[in-house]
Amino acid sequence: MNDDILKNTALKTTKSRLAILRILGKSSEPMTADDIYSLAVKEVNLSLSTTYRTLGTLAEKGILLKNMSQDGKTYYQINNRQHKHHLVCTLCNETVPIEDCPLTNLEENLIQKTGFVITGHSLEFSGICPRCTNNMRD
Amino acid sequence: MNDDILKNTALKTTKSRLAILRILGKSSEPMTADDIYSLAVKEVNLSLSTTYRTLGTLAEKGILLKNMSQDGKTYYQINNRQHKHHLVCTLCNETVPIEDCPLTNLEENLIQKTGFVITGHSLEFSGICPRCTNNMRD
DNA sequence: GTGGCTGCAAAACCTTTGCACACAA
DNA sequence: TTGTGTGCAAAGGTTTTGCAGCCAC
Repeated sequence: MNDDILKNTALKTTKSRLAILRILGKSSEPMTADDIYSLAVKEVNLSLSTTYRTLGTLAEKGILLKNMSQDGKTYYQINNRQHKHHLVCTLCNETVPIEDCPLTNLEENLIQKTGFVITGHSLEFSGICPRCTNNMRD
Repeated sequence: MNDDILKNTALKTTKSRLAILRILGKSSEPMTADDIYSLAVKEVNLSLSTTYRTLGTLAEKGILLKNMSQDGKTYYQINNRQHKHHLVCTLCNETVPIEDCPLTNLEENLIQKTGFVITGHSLEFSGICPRCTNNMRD
Protein backbone atom coordinates (compact mmCIF):
# COMPACT_ATOMS: atom_id res chain seq x y z
CA MET A 1 0.00 0.00 0.00
CA ASN A 2 2.61 2.50 1.09
CA ASP A 3 4.74 0.57 -1.35
CA ASP A 4 2.34 1.61 -4.13
CA ILE A 5 2.53 5.21 -3.10
CA LEU A 6 6.27 5.15 -3.63
CA LYS A 7 6.10 3.32 -6.94
CA ASN A 8 3.60 5.81 -8.27
CA THR A 9 6.05 8.61 -7.71
CA ALA A 10 9.20 7.04 -9.11
CA LEU A 11 10.68 6.83 -5.63
CA LYS A 12 12.62 3.76 -4.63
CA THR A 13 11.09 1.55 -1.99
CA THR A 14 13.33 1.51 1.06
CA LYS A 15 12.85 0.41 4.62
CA SER A 16 13.25 3.97 5.88
CA ARG A 17 10.56 5.35 3.63
CA LEU A 18 8.13 2.59 4.40
CA ALA A 19 8.68 3.02 8.12
CA ILE A 20 8.08 6.76 7.92
CA LEU A 21 4.90 6.30 5.89
CA ARG A 22 3.71 3.62 8.27
CA ILE A 23 4.27 5.83 11.30
CA LEU A 24 2.57 8.83 9.77
CA GLY A 25 -0.27 6.64 8.57
CA LYS A 26 -0.98 5.53 12.11
CA SER A 27 -0.83 9.00 13.60
CA SER A 28 -3.96 11.07 13.83
CA GLU A 29 -1.91 14.19 14.46
CA PRO A 30 0.88 15.96 12.57
CA MET A 31 4.36 15.00 13.77
CA THR A 32 7.77 16.64 13.78
CA ALA A 33 10.77 15.12 12.05
CA ASP A 34 12.18 14.29 15.45
CA ASP A 35 8.97 12.59 16.62
CA ILE A 36 8.97 10.44 13.52
CA TYR A 37 12.66 9.65 13.78
CA SER A 38 12.31 8.58 17.40
CA LEU A 39 9.67 6.02 16.49
CA ALA A 40 11.30 4.92 13.25
CA VAL A 41 14.70 4.04 14.72
CA LYS A 42 12.95 1.47 16.85
CA GLU A 43 11.86 -0.34 13.70
CA VAL A 44 14.67 0.21 11.23
CA ASN A 45 18.14 1.65 11.02
CA LEU A 46 17.93 5.20 9.83
CA SER A 47 19.40 8.57 10.63
CA LEU A 48 17.80 11.87 11.41
CA SER A 49 19.09 13.32 8.15
CA THR A 50 17.42 10.56 6.19
CA THR A 51 14.23 11.35 8.04
CA TYR A 52 14.46 14.98 7.03
CA ARG A 53 15.35 14.11 3.46
CA THR A 54 12.55 11.60 3.15
CA LEU A 55 9.98 13.94 4.62
CA GLY A 56 11.10 16.68 2.28
CA THR A 57 10.87 14.44 -0.76
CA LEU A 58 7.46 13.08 0.17
CA ALA A 59 6.13 16.56 0.81
CA GLU A 60 7.43 17.69 -2.57
CA LYS A 61 5.57 14.84 -4.23
CA GLY A 62 2.39 15.86 -2.48
CA ILE A 63 2.22 12.72 -0.38
CA LEU A 64 2.74 14.64 2.82
CA LEU A 65 1.66 18.05 4.02
CA LYS A 66 4.38 20.13 5.63
CA ASN A 67 3.56 22.95 8.01
CA MET A 68 5.50 25.30 10.18
CA SER A 69 3.78 25.68 13.52
CA GLN A 70 3.89 28.68 15.84
CA ASP A 71 6.22 26.70 18.08
CA GLY A 72 8.90 26.99 15.38
CA LYS A 73 8.91 23.34 14.43
CA THR A 74 7.88 21.80 11.15
CA TYR A 75 5.04 19.28 11.27
CA TYR A 76 4.29 16.58 8.73
CA GLN A 77 1.10 14.66 8.10
CA ILE A 78 -0.30 12.38 5.41
CA ASN A 79 -2.03 14.39 2.70
CA ASN A 80 -5.36 12.63 2.67
CA ARG A 81 -7.21 15.59 1.21
CA GLN A 82 -9.11 16.11 4.42
CA HIS A 83 -6.61 18.24 6.22
CA LYS A 84 -7.18 19.54 9.72
CA HIS A 85 -6.21 22.63 11.60
CA HIS A 86 -5.45 22.82 15.29
CA LEU A 87 -5.87 24.73 18.46
CA VAL A 88 -2.73 24.51 20.57
CA CYS A 89 -2.27 25.41 24.22
CA THR A 90 0.69 27.75 24.50
CA LEU A 91 1.49 26.43 27.97
CA CYS A 92 1.25 22.63 27.80
CA ASN A 93 0.98 22.10 24.02
CA GLU A 94 -2.28 20.21 24.31
CA THR A 95 -3.68 20.06 20.80
CA VAL A 96 -7.30 19.98 19.72
CA PRO A 97 -8.13 19.26 16.09
CA ILE A 98 -10.63 21.50 14.31
CA GLU A 99 -12.97 19.59 12.08
CA ASP A 100 -14.08 22.14 9.54
CA CYS A 101 -11.78 24.16 7.37
CA PRO A 102 -13.52 27.47 6.82
CA LEU A 103 -11.15 28.69 4.19
CA THR A 104 -12.32 27.16 0.96
CA ASN A 105 -14.67 30.00 0.12
CA LEU A 106 -12.08 32.56 0.95
CA GLU A 107 -9.60 30.89 -1.37
CA GLU A 108 -11.94 31.17 -4.33
CA ASN A 109 -12.26 34.80 -3.56
CA LEU A 110 -8.51 35.32 -3.34
CA ILE A 111 -7.83 33.59 -6.62
CA GLN A 112 -10.11 35.98 -8.40
CA LYS A 113 -8.81 39.06 -6.66
CA THR A 114 -5.09 38.37 -6.85
CA GLY A 115 -4.50 36.05 -9.80
CA PHE A 116 -2.38 33.82 -7.57
CA VAL A 117 -2.40 30.08 -7.94
CA ILE A 118 -3.10 29.06 -4.35
CA THR A 119 -1.21 25.97 -3.30
CA GLY A 120 -2.00 25.78 0.38
CA HIS A 121 -2.69 27.51 3.62
CA SER A 122 -1.69 27.26 7.23
CA LEU A 123 -3.99 28.04 10.09
CA GLU A 124 -3.39 27.57 13.75
CA PHE A 125 -5.13 28.88 16.83
CA SER A 126 -3.28 29.55 20.06
CA GLY A 127 -4.79 29.59 23.49
CA ILE A 128 -4.72 28.24 26.98
CA CYS A 129 -6.45 24.98 27.71
CA PRO A 130 -8.88 24.50 30.59
CA ARG A 131 -6.37 22.49 32.63
CA CYS A 132 -3.69 25.17 32.42
CA THR A 133 -6.25 27.84 33.22
CA ASN A 134 -7.08 25.95 36.38
CA ASN A 135 -3.44 25.44 37.29
CA MET A 136 -2.92 29.19 37.13
CA ARG A 137 -5.44 29.63 39.92
CA ASP A 138 -3.42 27.47 42.31
CA MET B 1 3.56 58.58 21.71
CA ASN B 2 5.63 55.45 21.54
CA ASP B 3 7.07 56.83 24.73
CA ASP B 4 3.63 56.56 26.31
CA ILE B 5 3.27 52.98 25.17
CA LEU B 6 6.39 52.08 27.08
CA LYS B 7 5.46 54.00 30.20
CA ASN B 8 2.10 52.30 30.30
CA THR B 9 3.75 48.93 30.53
CA ALA B 10 6.41 49.68 33.10
CA LEU B 11 9.12 49.37 30.47
CA LYS B 12 11.98 51.79 30.48
CA THR B 13 12.21 54.23 27.62
CA THR B 14 15.38 53.57 25.67
CA LYS B 15 16.60 54.65 22.28
CA SER B 16 16.53 51.08 21.02
CA ARG B 17 12.94 50.51 21.97
CA LEU B 18 11.77 53.79 20.54
CA ALA B 19 13.57 53.09 17.28
CA ILE B 20 12.01 49.65 16.99
CA LEU B 21 8.53 50.97 17.68
CA ARG B 22 9.07 53.82 15.22
CA ILE B 23 10.16 51.42 12.48
CA LEU B 24 7.32 49.00 13.04
CA GLY B 25 4.89 51.89 13.22
CA LYS B 26 5.91 53.05 9.76
CA SER B 27 5.73 49.61 8.21
CA SER B 28 2.53 48.40 6.67
CA GLU B 29 3.77 44.81 6.65
CA PRO B 30 5.10 42.46 9.33
CA MET B 31 8.90 42.45 9.60
CA THR B 32 11.52 39.99 10.79
CA ALA B 33 13.92 40.75 13.62
CA ASP B 34 16.68 41.06 11.08
CA ASP B 35 14.70 43.48 8.88
CA ILE B 36 14.04 45.65 11.89
CA TYR B 37 17.61 45.45 13.11
CA SER B 38 18.98 46.47 9.70
CA LEU B 39 16.92 49.64 9.74
CA ALA B 40 17.39 50.38 13.43
CA VAL B 41 21.21 50.32 13.41
CA LYS B 42 21.11 53.20 10.97
CA GLU B 43 19.37 55.32 13.58
CA VAL B 44 20.77 54.15 16.90
CA ASN B 45 23.42 51.88 18.30
CA LEU B 46 21.89 48.53 19.08
CA SER B 47 22.66 44.87 18.68
CA LEU B 48 20.73 42.07 17.10
CA SER B 49 20.23 40.45 20.49
CA THR B 50 18.71 43.61 21.88
CA THR B 51 16.40 43.62 18.89
CA TYR B 52 15.27 40.10 19.68
CA ARG B 53 14.92 40.81 23.36
CA THR B 54 12.94 43.99 22.76
CA LEU B 55 10.64 42.33 20.25
CA GLY B 56 10.03 39.48 22.66
CA THR B 57 9.23 41.81 25.53
CA LEU B 58 6.90 43.99 23.47
CA ALA B 59 5.08 40.94 22.14
CA GLU B 60 4.64 39.62 25.66
CA LYS B 61 3.10 42.91 26.70
CA GLY B 62 0.69 42.68 23.80
CA ILE B 63 2.13 45.71 22.02
CA LEU B 64 3.34 43.59 19.12
CA LEU B 65 1.98 40.55 17.37
CA LYS B 66 4.51 37.78 16.78
CA ASN B 67 3.98 35.19 14.07
CA MET B 68 5.96 32.33 12.68
CA SER B 69 5.59 32.27 8.92
CA GLN B 70 5.81 29.24 6.66
CA ASP B 71 9.24 30.47 5.60
CA GLY B 72 10.52 29.64 9.07
CA LYS B 73 11.10 33.19 10.17
CA THR B 74 9.31 35.08 12.90
CA TYR B 75 7.47 38.23 11.89
CA TYR B 76 6.50 41.11 14.13
CA GLN B 77 3.90 43.83 13.62
CA ILE B 78 2.20 46.48 15.73
CA ASN B 79 -0.89 45.11 17.44
CA ASN B 80 -3.41 47.68 16.34
CA ARG B 81 -6.39 45.35 16.78
CA GLN B 82 -6.96 45.26 13.06
CA HIS B 83 -4.57 42.49 12.20
CA LYS B 84 -4.08 41.22 8.67
CA HIS B 85 -3.30 37.88 7.11
CA HIS B 86 -1.27 37.36 3.97
CA LEU B 87 -0.94 35.46 0.77
CA VAL B 88 2.70 34.78 0.01
CA CYS B 89 4.26 33.63 -3.26
CA THR B 90 6.42 30.60 -2.57
CA LEU B 91 8.75 31.55 -5.40
CA CYS B 92 9.42 35.28 -5.12
CA ASN B 93 7.91 36.02 -1.68
CA GLU B 94 5.58 38.66 -3.04
CA THR B 95 3.05 39.31 -0.32
CA VAL B 96 -0.57 40.36 -0.66
CA PRO B 97 -2.50 41.43 2.43
CA ILE B 98 -5.95 39.97 3.02
CA GLU B 99 -8.39 42.53 4.29
CA ASP B 100 -10.98 40.47 6.09
CA CYS B 101 -10.26 38.03 8.84
CA PRO B 102 -12.84 35.28 8.56
CA LEU B 103 -12.01 33.61 11.82
CA THR B 104 -13.87 35.58 14.45
CA ASN B 105 -16.99 33.47 14.21
CA LEU B 106 -15.02 30.30 14.28
CA GLU B 107 -13.24 31.41 17.42
CA GLU B 108 -16.52 31.89 19.29
CA ASN B 109 -17.41 28.40 18.30
CA LEU B 110 -14.10 26.98 19.48
CA ILE B 111 -14.28 28.67 22.86
CA GLN B 112 -17.59 27.00 23.53
CA LYS B 113 -16.53 23.61 22.28
CA THR B 114 -13.11 23.37 23.88
CA GLY B 115 -13.12 25.61 26.92
CA PHE B 116 -9.83 27.14 25.76
CA VAL B 117 -9.06 30.78 26.25
CA ILE B 118 -8.10 31.73 22.72
CA THR B 119 -5.23 34.18 22.59
CA GLY B 120 -4.50 34.36 18.89
CA HIS B 121 -4.36 32.70 15.55
CA SER B 122 -2.05 32.49 12.60
CA LEU B 123 -3.25 32.18 9.05
CA GLU B 124 -1.21 32.32 5.90
CA PHE B 125 -1.94 31.35 2.34
CA SER B 126 0.75 30.08 0.00
CA GLY B 127 0.66 30.27 -3.74
CA ILE B 128 2.37 31.41 -6.87
CA CYS B 129 1.94 34.99 -8.00
CA PRO B 130 0.93 35.92 -11.56
CA ARG B 131 4.42 37.16 -12.44
CA CYS B 132 6.08 33.90 -11.39
CA THR B 133 3.41 31.92 -13.21
CA ASN B 134 4.32 33.83 -16.35
CA ASN B 135 8.04 33.36 -15.83
CA MET B 136 7.51 29.61 -15.68
CA ARG B 137 6.22 29.70 -19.22
CA ASP B 138 9.43 31.21 -20.59
C1' DG C 1 21.91 53.91 43.76
C1' DT C 2 19.35 50.02 41.79
C1' DG C 3 17.34 47.10 38.77
C1' DG C 4 16.33 46.83 34.30
C1' DC C 5 18.64 47.11 29.69
C1' DT C 6 22.46 46.22 26.64
C1' DG C 7 26.61 44.35 23.90
C1' DC C 8 29.34 40.71 22.94
C1' DA C 9 30.31 36.12 22.25
C1' DA C 10 28.96 31.68 22.73
C1' DA C 11 25.50 28.27 22.63
C1' DA C 12 21.11 26.25 21.47
C1' DC C 13 18.01 24.68 18.30
C1' DC C 14 16.19 22.78 14.16
C1' DT C 15 17.39 21.80 9.55
C1' DT C 16 20.35 21.26 5.48
C1' DT C 17 24.40 19.66 2.99
C1' DG C 18 28.97 17.34 1.23
C1' DC C 19 30.99 13.30 0.61
C1' DA C 20 31.78 8.50 0.32
C1' DC C 21 29.48 4.23 0.54
C1' DA C 22 25.25 1.10 0.09
C1' DC C 23 21.46 -0.65 -2.04
C1' DA C 24 17.01 -0.87 -5.09
C1' DA C 25 15.90 -1.25 -9.80
C1' DT D 1 25.38 -1.59 -13.41
C1' DT D 2 23.58 2.88 -12.39
C1' DG D 3 21.93 6.31 -10.06
C1' DT D 4 19.08 7.07 -6.10
C1' DG D 5 19.21 6.69 -1.13
C1' DT D 6 21.89 6.75 3.12
C1' DG D 7 25.05 7.67 7.37
C1' DC D 8 28.06 10.58 9.38
C1' DA D 9 29.79 14.79 10.56
C1' DA D 10 29.98 19.35 9.72
C1' DA D 11 27.81 23.70 8.59
C1' DG D 12 23.73 26.58 8.03
C1' DG D 13 20.35 30.05 9.69
C1' DT D 14 17.62 31.93 13.25
C1' DT D 15 16.97 32.71 17.97
C1' DT D 16 18.38 32.47 22.90
C1' DT D 17 21.40 33.08 26.82
C1' DG D 18 25.38 34.17 30.36
C1' DC D 19 27.88 37.60 32.01
C1' DA D 20 29.80 42.04 32.81
C1' DG D 21 29.01 46.76 32.22
C1' DC D 22 25.66 50.74 31.35
C1' DC D 23 21.88 53.70 31.76
C1' DA D 24 16.93 55.24 32.78
C1' DC D 25 14.44 56.04 36.71
